Amino acid sequence: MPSMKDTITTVAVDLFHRKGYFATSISEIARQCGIQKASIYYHYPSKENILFHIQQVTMEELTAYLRANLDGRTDIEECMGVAVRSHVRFHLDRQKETFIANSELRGLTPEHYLEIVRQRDEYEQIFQRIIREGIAAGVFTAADVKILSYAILTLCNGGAIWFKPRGRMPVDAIAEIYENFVLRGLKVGDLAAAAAGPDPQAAPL
Amino acid sequence: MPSMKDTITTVAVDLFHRKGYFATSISEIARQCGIQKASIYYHYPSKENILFHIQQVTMEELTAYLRANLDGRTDIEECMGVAVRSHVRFHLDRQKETFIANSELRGLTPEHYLEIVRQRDEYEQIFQRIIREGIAAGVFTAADVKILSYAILTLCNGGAIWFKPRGRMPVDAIAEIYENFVLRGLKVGDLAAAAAGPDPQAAPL
DNA sequence: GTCTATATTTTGATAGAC
DNA sequence: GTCTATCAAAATATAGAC
Repeated sequence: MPSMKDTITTVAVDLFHRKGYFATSISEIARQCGIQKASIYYHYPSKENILFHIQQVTMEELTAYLRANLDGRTDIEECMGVAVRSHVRFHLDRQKETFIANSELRGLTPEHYLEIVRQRDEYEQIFQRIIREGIAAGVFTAADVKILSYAILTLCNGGAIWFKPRGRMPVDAIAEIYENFVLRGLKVGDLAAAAAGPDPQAAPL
Repeated sequence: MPSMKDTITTVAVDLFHRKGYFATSISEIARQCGIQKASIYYHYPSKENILFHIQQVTMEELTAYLRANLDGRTDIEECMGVAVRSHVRFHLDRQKETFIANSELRGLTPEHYLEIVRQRDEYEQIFQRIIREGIAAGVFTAADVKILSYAILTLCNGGAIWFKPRGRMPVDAIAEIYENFVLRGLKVGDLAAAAAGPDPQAAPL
C-alpha cells in the first residue's frame, strides 16, 4: 500500500507529463490525491521540490540500470548494443518520468538544475567512453564523440515520445530497431559498396 | 522596420523558447516590447493565439523549404540526403521556433492542436514516402516505415537542442554528420562484414 | 494603436486548529 | 497528517479614454 507521499509523486508524474510542470497546479495534484492542497506541503516543501525529486530519482535509476547492464562486458560493439537497449527499455518502461527529466529542466531552481545536469553528464559520459574506445579500436568510424553521443541519445529518447504501451510493438522489438540503426550508423564500413544495389543477404533492419 | 506585431512575435519566440509557454506571461512580453500588456490584445486576441501563430508559420515554412529542396530530384538516396540536410539546416537556422513547435503543443486549444498535428503529419509523410520507395527499390533495408521516420526526425531534431550558433561547428558540417548517420542506418549492407576489423578505406563519418 | 484602470480567477504557500 | 481559512502576488483579459 503506497504512502501518501508516493501517491502525490505518482499523481505529479502523471500531470507533469500530460500537462507540463507549469500548467499543473498544486490544487490539481491535491484534488487527484483526494486531499486538500495545504496537505501537500506536509510531504513536500514546494512544488519545485516535487519536480526535483522526480528528476533526481529518475536519473539515478537510469544510470544504475545502465551500469548494471554493462557490468562485466568488454566487447565494444556489444557494450554499445547493450547500452542502447538499456536506454531504450528504460525510456519505454518509464515513459512519463523520462519525458519529464528531458523536458522540464526549466522548472528547477538554479541549484537543482546544476545537480540534474551533473547527473546527466555522468550518464552521457558512459556512452562517450564506449564511442571513444570503439573509434580507437577501429570498430567505429571517427567523428565528433560528443555529437555522436547526443545523436544516439536523442534518437533513442524519441521512442518515449510516440510509444504506446498498448500498441502493436513490444518494447524489445523497438529496442532492437534502435540498436541496429545505431550500430549501422556507427560502424566502419564502405558506404559506396551498399549503393551498388540490393543485397540478397541483407539482414532486416 | 518591423511592425509592432512582428516585434511581439519575435519577443514571444524568444521567451517561449527560453522559459516555456506557460512560464511566460503577457506582461513580460509587453515589457520587452516596450508597451503595456493591454496593447498586446490589439495585435493578438489571446496568448494562445501568439503560440498558435508561431507554430503554424514555422510548420508552413519548414514544409515549403523541404519541398523546394526536393523539387526535381528522383534518386531515392539523394532525396533522403537532401531531406535530412533540409531538415537539419532549418532546425539549426530556426532553433527557437522549431523548439517551440516541437515542445509546446500542450499550450494549444484542441482545435489548433489538431491543425498543427495535421501539418506535422503532412511533413512526416514526405519522409515516409522516400523511405517506402527506398525499401521497395531495395536501397534501404526493410523495417517499419513510421518508426524509421520518427527515428530520423527525432534524431535530427536533436541538433536544435544543443547547437550553439557561435560554436565550433558550422551548420553544414553538422548536417553532413546527420546525413551520413541516417544513410548508414538506412542502407542495405552486411553488418557482420564490417565487424571483421577496421576498414582502411573508411570514409569519415 | 497605445494608454490607465480594473475585473475576475487562480496561483503557491502559510498559520493554526484538530 | 489532514483540515479550514487566508494571504499576497500574479495571471489573462476587458473597458473605455485619448
